[in-house]
Amino acid sequence: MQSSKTPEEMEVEFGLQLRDLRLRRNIDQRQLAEHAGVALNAVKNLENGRGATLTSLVKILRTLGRADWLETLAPTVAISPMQMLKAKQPRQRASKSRGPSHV
Amino acid sequence: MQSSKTPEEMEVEFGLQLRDLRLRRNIDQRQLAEHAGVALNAVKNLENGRGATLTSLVKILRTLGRADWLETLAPTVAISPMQMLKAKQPRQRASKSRGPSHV
DNA sequence: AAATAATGGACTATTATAAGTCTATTGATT
DNA sequence: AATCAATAGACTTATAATAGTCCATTATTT
Repeated sequence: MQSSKTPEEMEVEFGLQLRDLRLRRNIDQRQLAEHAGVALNAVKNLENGRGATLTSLVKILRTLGRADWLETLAPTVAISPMQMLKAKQPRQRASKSRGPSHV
Repeated sequence: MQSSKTPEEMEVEFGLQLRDLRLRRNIDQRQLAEHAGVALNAVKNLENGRGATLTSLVKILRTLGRADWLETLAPTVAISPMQMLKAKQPRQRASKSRGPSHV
């Protein structure tokens, strides 16, 4: 059973959350865009759920001081993210008859 | 003081978290892409931090059962998200000399 | 109430990502 | 060790988002 919200709805709600964050800091879209290094339109689109790139989102989150949120997606990480970047782990892949696979 | 990670680094780390989620469920990129309704390339790009759209990310998160994560960005919301969608609030904006604005 | 400023939305051109296909690696299976 | 399957990466074309500008609307300020 997955959420009944459509991706479109979810983007709209997400945009509203982003707007909320911005308004709490009381900065306007133009300031946010400038500090983040994106176009004003990118902020508008994002807040109104009209599409965005992950790059724009990341830049904006940084500016809003919520970059940490991005690290909360996958609860427990085996090795530290810093190491993941450097250590060049052996490639991992999905395996056949092991663990959950009820897609 | 903001994170010293570049947006590029952050996207790479984020991609690794997504991969981790997928591998925990033990599904491969192709299955994930099909169920999410995106191209295999979209999954590859996302996991490798090579760019993505918010739409692709949302679809993939839904499939991975982590759509709820998207709702955790802005901790306390004044009114319920469902209402935010329907109720058509009066437009809010940043104001001049009120609240934090230390951009 | 009038002036000001923030936001929404449309438009165009440019750039980035999606989608589809192919090949080379490399991890997993037997 | 050999086979099989998942992933990385390159390439091409289609589609979507960005950037820049303009104007209408609506909240805020004075």
